[in-house]
Amino acid sequence: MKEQFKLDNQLCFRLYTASRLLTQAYHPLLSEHGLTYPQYLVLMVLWEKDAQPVNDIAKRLMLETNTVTPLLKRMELQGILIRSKGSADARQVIVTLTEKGHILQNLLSDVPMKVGSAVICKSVTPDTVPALFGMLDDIIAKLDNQQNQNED
Amino acid sequence: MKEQFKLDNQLCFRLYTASRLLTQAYHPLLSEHGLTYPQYLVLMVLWEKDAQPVNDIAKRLMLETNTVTPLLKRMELQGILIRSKGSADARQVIVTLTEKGHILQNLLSDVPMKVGSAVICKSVTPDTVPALFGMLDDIIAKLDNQQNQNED
DNA sequence: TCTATTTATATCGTTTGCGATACAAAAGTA
DNA sequence: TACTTTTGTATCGCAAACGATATAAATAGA
Repeated sequence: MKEQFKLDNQLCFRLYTASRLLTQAYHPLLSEHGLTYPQYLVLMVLWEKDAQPVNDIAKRLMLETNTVTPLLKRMELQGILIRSKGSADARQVIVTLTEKGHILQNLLSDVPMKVGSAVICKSVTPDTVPALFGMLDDIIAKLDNQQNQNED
Repeated sequence: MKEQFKLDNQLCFRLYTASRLLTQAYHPLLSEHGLTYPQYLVLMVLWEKDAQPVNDIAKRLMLETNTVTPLLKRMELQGILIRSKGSADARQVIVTLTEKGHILQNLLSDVPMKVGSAVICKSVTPDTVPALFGMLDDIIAKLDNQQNQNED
């Protein structure tokens, strides 16, 4: 059996598993406030800059609008944000945080620390994290470029 | 705004994005044969060792049986594998590859190389991949341990 | 100006992923 | 043996993801 075919040699399986398990680590901290991890990502984007069109949020998260639109609708139902027609461009839908959406930033202030401490281990420390971030960023940039090229 | 809250400082978002984009890189190669990435993972498990109970496949992929069961049913419908009652333990369902499932190993033999070459970049090379694997494996092991402890 | 194309969102259908729960077979216990 | 607990799978419901497609508004071109 070819070595390349072994699960243990697959980068994608590691990323897939690490991503799932780390997302699960967020779950108890977020579900306490009725949130999912992708919803938490949307909140982080809007905390950085409020009142963004759907497209900007999708681009920031590198997701498609057909993923983000239903997600935003669910968050609107929860009263976390408001979706309103853009005034300059009537096609756009501008997403704005409500009071509840802003308050969540305080309620969730300990989440990054708690999850961060859960992943610290022998080979992943404040010293090595920058190298890990660099590799993941490079992978993401490479794959993103290739996708954009295929679209032309 | 707290630095910890910035999307750019989040490990989980990087893993989540890298995992999604890399899975998308598999898509054209797999859909050609009617497969999805999780189905490809199941195949890799069964190519390593055929005729395994559902539980062993789920454990190997670190997924729950309620995820794996429907996945296996779809693959059975496609004629890739067979689910049969275990003889020793009647609760078990043993999953066995069909001829088609074995043939797929040859049809997909160039997938690892193609996807592998798609992620090679400045900071991710044959020299640095072992370090990356080590860090991801440590993160996975740490999170897996914490989950198992919470269950007791 | 009128039409063609692009852009911003949304809808639809399918597959995952997972928490909660159900259920039957096996194992343990009194 | 009768009863309890554990184990292996499965069902259900919901929230992502995403390919394919639709729709209206804006833009470009003739």
